[in-house]
Amino acid sequence: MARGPLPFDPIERATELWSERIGPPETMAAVTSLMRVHQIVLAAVEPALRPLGLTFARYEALVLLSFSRRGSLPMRVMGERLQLHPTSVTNIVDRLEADDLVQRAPHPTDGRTTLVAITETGRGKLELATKAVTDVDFGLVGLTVAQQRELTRLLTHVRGAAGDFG
Amino acid sequence: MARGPLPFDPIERATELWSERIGPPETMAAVTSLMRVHQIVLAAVEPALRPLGLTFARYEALVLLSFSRRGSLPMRVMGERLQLHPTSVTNIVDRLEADDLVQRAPHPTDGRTTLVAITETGRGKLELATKAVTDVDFGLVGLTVAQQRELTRLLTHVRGAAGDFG
DNA sequence: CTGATCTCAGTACTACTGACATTA
DNA sequence: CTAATGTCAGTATTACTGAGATCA
Repeated sequence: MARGPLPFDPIERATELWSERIGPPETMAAVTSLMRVHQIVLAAVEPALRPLGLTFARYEALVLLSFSRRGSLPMRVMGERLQLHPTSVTNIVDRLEADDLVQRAPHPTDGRTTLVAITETGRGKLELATKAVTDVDFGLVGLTVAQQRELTRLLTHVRGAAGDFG
Repeated sequence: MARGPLPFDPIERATELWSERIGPPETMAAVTSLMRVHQIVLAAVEPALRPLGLTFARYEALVLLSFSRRGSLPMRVMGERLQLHPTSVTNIVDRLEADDLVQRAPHPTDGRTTLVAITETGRGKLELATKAVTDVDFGLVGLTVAQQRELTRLLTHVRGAAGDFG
């Protein structure tokens, strides 16, 4: 990544030029801001998790498993919930399993399905990781709780319109 | 990526469980929503740009150059504005130059600096690319213009607090 | 000499395609 | 036989580290 703050807001400047030369700038401004905040969040969260040997994607997988009723889910369901490509699920579970944070097991009745279960080691690591990411506020600084709720509300509109759920 | 819509909102469910077991869920909910909308935007924009041989990162670089006064910027400044690692700038400019969309030139007075200029071919490609991404609304569906502005406003708070500008 | 700019080699991570084995 | 599930090999993209060349 690159260095310190600019003396002006580059997205604001781009918004003006886009408006003059191209058209309504609102969507571009929102998307550009979104991409940048995504970078900010990752820049805070990834270093917080690195000492634990986790990436954010692997952390999300552990959270998902820990929130499941039996502590285990089929690979396919993990991909569905986390919106991951099947081969990415394989990759992420491979790495988690290599660190003994999850364990693969055959499905009791469906021989095609592989269940992934979080281990006790995994639950311990998850607790440390959750402390690490909440200690840096997930990188989402500068917002009140009410503003965080409003942000979630707006993003949920997008997810709904994009067919994420419902 | 994975398939169709879930019958419920997985982030809403995660919010409830996080609240019961871990603590205030607002930040987690906002960040998880953000990561997901980031996926949605890329899932719309990347396929729109692929026929043109562009990624979103390369598209952003072209926009930046086209908005500059002389149509050219030093590599370092590109990295600063786009928040890219120096080696990522090298990589992206390499690819754009291979397609004759930009051209490297030595800086007239500072021998360390390399200027990157958008070519006429680059401007033509950029026009097509802008039409492609705006035709799919950058993937940011389901929001009114007022909501897009509100989203930008909230994200700008985060960028400011993270030291992006100012 | 110090510091800035850029490049190169190599690694890590995730996304994706296509092919394939296994099983419902 | 058809469809679903998961894996493997290989490719693409970007982020990052460390080293090094060039120049102010």
